[in-house]
Amino acid sequence: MDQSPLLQNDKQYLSYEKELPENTRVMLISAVYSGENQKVKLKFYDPNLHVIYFWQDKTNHKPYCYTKLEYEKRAEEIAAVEKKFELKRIPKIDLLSDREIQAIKIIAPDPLSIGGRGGIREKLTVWEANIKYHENYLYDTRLIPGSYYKRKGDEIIEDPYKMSEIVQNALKNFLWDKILDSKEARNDKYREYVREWADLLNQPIPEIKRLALDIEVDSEEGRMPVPREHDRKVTAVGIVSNDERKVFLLEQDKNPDDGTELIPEAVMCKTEKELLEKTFKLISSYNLLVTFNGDDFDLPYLYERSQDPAIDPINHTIIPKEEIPILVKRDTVIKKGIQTEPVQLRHGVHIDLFRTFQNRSIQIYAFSHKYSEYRLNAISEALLNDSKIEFEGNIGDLPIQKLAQYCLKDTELTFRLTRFNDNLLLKLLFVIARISRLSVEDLSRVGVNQWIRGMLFYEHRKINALIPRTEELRYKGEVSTTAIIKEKKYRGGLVVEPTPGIHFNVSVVDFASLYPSIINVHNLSYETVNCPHDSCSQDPHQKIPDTAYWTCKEKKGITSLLIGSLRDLRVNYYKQLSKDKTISPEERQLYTVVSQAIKVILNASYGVMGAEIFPLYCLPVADATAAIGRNIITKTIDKCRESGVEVVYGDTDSLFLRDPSQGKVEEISKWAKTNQGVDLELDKEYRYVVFNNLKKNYLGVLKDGTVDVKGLTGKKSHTPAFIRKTFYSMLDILGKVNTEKDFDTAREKIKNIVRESAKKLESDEYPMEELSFNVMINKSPEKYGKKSSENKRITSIDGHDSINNSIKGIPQHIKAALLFSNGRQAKAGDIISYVKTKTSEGVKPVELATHKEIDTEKYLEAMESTLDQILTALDVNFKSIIGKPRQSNLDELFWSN
DNA sequence: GCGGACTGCTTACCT
DNA sequence: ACAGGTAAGCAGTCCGCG
Repeated sequence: MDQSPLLQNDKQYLSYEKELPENTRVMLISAVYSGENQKVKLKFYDPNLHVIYFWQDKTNHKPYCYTKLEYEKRAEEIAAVEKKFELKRIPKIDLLSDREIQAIKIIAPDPLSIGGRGGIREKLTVWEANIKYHENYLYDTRLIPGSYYKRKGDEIIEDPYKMSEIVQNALKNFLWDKILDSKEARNDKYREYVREWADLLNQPIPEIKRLALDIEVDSEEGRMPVPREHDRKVTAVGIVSNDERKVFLLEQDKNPDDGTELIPEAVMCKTEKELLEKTFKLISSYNLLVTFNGDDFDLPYLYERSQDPAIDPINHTIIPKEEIPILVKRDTVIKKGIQTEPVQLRHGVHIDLFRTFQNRSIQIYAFSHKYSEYRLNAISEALLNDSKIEFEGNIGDLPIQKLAQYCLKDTELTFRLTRFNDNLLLKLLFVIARISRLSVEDLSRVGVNQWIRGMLFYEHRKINALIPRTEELRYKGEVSTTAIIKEKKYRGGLVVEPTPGIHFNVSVVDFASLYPSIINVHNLSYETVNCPHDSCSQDPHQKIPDTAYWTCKEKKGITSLLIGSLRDLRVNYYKQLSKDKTISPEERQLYTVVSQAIKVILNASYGVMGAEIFPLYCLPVADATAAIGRNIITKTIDKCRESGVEVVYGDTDSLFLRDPSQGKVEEISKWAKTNQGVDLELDKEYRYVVFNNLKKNYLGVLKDGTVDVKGLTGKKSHTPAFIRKTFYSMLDILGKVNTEKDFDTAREKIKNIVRESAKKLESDEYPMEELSFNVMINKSPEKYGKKSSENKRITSIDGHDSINNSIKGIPQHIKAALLFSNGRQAKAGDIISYVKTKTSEGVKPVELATHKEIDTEKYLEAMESTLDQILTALDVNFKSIIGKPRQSNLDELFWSN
């Protein structure tokens, strides 16, 4: 067979890959499938020498999937024609029926024979055919990304660091305590799982040297350069790493190398080819590359451009593929209508921060929602308190000094984002890799459902269980509850009606990771809810309250075991270790990160069960979890009442107790543990809490004077800054209130603040920006103004089906966005800043409006509704404070007549 | 033909 | 593309009314 030039080039490049030496401790960082050799290639990182080693699979592992006996005949027919398939009967555990079955393993020479076009997946009902081959390989070989290994001959064997004695003892103690107080822990399996997690998660995380990269491309007004077209010059490449800072600049006629003062980091390149070659060389010398949107722009652009003879104006040569550290995978994907080539680094790992920061779990749990937009500038401002360099006009028209500074700044911001909070992001990613069994490369690009998928799929393989097909999980039963919100599938958490008023000495108690605890204690898993055993379905003790479900008592479910062991480890082990002063600060920090990573996984573990995209989606599990949660909180409220403790509020897993007398919290907590099997902890103590009649809306002052606000409009990000600031100065006053009496002086101070603010508004003293409402648009602007269920068939009263596509109203922030001038287009994810005006649209983008146009009346209304949420608690209201009664239009009419 | 009650849509928040 | 529950503001429709 002829070898294509590409193949030869690739082989040639292979010789630059360093092969994994024997007996060296290395961390597995990723696995990729190499189509040329039809083998998996593993990448390992040497934490001492900071190099990446390669290892190509030497076992005889092959792609495969399964089918069941009922389809055996058909499978044999196919195999008779397509000789590449090999069939084998293999015993497998079928968790849904709790039986051992004979499965037929269909072995193929390459992954495409399974899942490609015309593959077996299209011809037969098969199991486990939607798993990427490199994932399959890792599951079967038990190799876990983020773990340490060494090579012995052709074998890769585990090579973990030894746990310190303190940490080991802490684990023993934890297990011992567990055995004393819970029956699960007496189970050998549970102890085995806890130990395995700890062995895995206590491994140190090396700091990997990394390089951030950002490129600038000459571009015209209003047209973004596209990698596929690669028709514009690469004019600058910024490089920032642990020990380098550079910006490669293209010398052009408009900016000749005439000795102009440039920043010291600048390196001039005569041609684009030279610029690209220098860039590629640097990329190759690092193991971890970080970009912002490099997946869809920087890397494919660099690659495409390197293959364009225009980069060498004299000889018209391109850069040979083997000198390029970027690998373009053959299959192109269509994303948002744009065709992009998926790119991969040949030898190292590439993290695209744009994608990683978009992950909701990362945004919320790793960065506590500090950023809300996914642009480099927005994230940098939120996390680093630094921003991009601003400029006017076209990037192509920037003088070279400015271009250099701009490009370097972007690169530096990208780099610094990975350093934020002591390299939190990277550390977290490596811990999540261990839990999810996914490489950092993979997991930084996918949602949390895939993380949990990885963890559970691995587990199935480990216990030789067949992974069910999604349809099989639908037969687990109908949902048992009705949601409060229509369009939702089942009922969720319970919210207790707040008792309006000001309550002093309120203790807040909450259940420590309630849903994971429920999954653990009540043995919830897709195979244990409505399990096949009569002994369970007939046992009233196994019935889940307020539902038609029962749960299994014969066997512990896999989700329950995994989530349960992780939860207990976090609550009873890692949280303690992270505070243990007898261990080193570095180690403590690792445990803090581990605890955070587990939290992310736990928080999502319940949600994914009710999410269609999750491959093990099982509504009864999610439904049952929430139902038990409501039952537990309701019973606990009853217990509080019996003990004479007043519950003034509660939401899902928390209760607000009004001035509980000595020992009551302990009493209730103990009751919850014995009767419900869950940990009820004292979360915080408020000096006082203010409730109106609204749920998820309150204000509390902690014993130390810290003010906690939840849900109030003044806190919301869309509220104009001047109102928000006024709101927060009112809170400052309230933070200083200690007793009932203090409210009198506080009230007067607050009235002054409000009066002052209203006066400033009416005399146009607030700058325009402070008046803007800031609202995010969540879909592309064209999609507004239509019924969401456009063209959905609606059966009208007379029984006729009609097509309903009537135009609906356009929201204010979209109206404002449509008024943008000079071709500025709003897109999904942008925050629109607009002010309310007296113009016909009623709104205007803030930068286009003047004070004259401001609709002050509307702003007074906004102030009123926002501030009254606090004022009413003080027995005052906005209208009375600003003196003159606000006149309605009718009043005005009346008076003028 | 007008105004209040109501519904639906959208966003931001809470657990 | 993890879940459901709650609030607020706006846009549009329904419905009653000599």
